[in-house]
Amino acid sequence: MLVRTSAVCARPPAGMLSALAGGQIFSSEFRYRRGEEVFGEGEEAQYVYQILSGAARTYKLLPDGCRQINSFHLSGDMFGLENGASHRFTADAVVETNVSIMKRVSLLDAMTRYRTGPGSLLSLVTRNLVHAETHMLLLGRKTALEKVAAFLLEMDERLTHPAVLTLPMSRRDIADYLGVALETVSRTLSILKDEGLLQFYGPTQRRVVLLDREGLARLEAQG
Amino acid sequence: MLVRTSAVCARPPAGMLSALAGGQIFSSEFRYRRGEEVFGEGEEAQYVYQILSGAARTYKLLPDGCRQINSFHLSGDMFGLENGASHRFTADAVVETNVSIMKRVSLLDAMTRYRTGPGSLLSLVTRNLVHAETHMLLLGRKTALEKVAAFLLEMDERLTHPAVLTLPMSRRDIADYLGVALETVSRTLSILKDEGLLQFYGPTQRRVVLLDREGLARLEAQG
DNA sequence: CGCGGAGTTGATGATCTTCAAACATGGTGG
DNA sequence: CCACCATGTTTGAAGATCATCAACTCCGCG
Repeated sequence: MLVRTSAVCARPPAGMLSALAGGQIFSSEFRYRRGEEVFGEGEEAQYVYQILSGAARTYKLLPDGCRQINSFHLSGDMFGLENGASHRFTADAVVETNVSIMKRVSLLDAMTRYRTGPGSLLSLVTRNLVHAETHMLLLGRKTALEKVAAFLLEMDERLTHPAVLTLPMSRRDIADYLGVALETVSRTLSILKDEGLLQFYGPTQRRVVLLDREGLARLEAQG
Repeated sequence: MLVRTSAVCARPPAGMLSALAGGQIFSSEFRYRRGEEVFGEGEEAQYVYQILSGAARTYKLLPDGCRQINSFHLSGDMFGLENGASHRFTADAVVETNVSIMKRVSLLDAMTRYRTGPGSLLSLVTRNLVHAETHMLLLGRKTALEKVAAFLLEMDERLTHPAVLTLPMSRRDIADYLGVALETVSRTLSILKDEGLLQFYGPTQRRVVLLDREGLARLEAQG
């Protein structure tokens, strides 16, 4: 594994994590191969992570092996920061991923200087909570079509509406995020393609062009 | 509506809310009739609530009228405290309910004296997050049987394992909490009764005796 | 007593899952 | 550079689960 250690400078290259700390905090860069575990559920939460490139997923497993992905973490996202001492999820890399790592205690210490701002720990936890609540509504009360439309719009927004949406995750990942079978995701995407709401770009099926965002939004809102 | 205003004394009658503030904070008692709205989604989050008796539910609605209940709030529970300025849910009373109300700003102000403790705002938000994450797993990856078993065990635990579990909420409420149809809840409860895992107590169907908690736990964990 | 809300139960059908097969893709090694 | 293999994706068919529609029962209350 490639490891580079560096003192974060005042103008950080990739933002939030070190910006939160107001600079002057040591962090390391770390690389994970696709599928590699970043941390496991129940492990001590010693480090905090920020995606520099690539993507990670955090999830829980049921005894029968069923997986529920709670969220995807894309470039710039921070994850693994817990209030308690241990991780409530497993996290691993969706694709080859570079992360910036720093010690939890250093970050928390630095954060106490910014208790109330948008970069505070409380704001981070609240953002996670808002996401979780929105996702509960999706999981509990939406059809497969609505779920997939919502997923596409979420990714589109988080990647700031690119012309071509490049999804780092597989159909299985999407399925485990939306609480449906992977075949259902595939079928639903085909339907959306046939209806002219999207098209695939290039040879791979992971590059998507959203042709009708308003149409998708209508689908998402109501069956 | 009945309203009584009182200064909270150093030994508060019903606990957390005023205990958090370390006493010396003014709160009022308020009564809601069953079904009455406590606050609406998007409204300004001016007050914080604690259940003295009864129960409340917080939920979101889809455009088509579908409801997803995020959580039930039972005696002693606090709810309605937001990090942002507005409520992300609607809340209403499940049954006739008495709550203790205090101003959000007073509480937040008082809380700053207990920034890191288990009574801090951060801990509250984190507890909500943990609940939401657990519920996401339930909504996304569990069968109706597993959902109902999980619900019964959750209520059993939160009411500290009473001999007779008195559910304040209707079958429809349970259904909207678990993301299934109300008929499915009813059917599933009948199955659990026929299998000898529970029985109803008295004339009403809202009093449940859990005859085999371990059996329910096995059902919850895996299909 | 009768009315209304809540709950149960049955029948039917839609949606989604599962099983299975075919096809595509991307990487690897000859 | 191409063949080959593992992995990922699509598509089809069959079946399970759950939702919906509907009828009926039960309980509480005026």
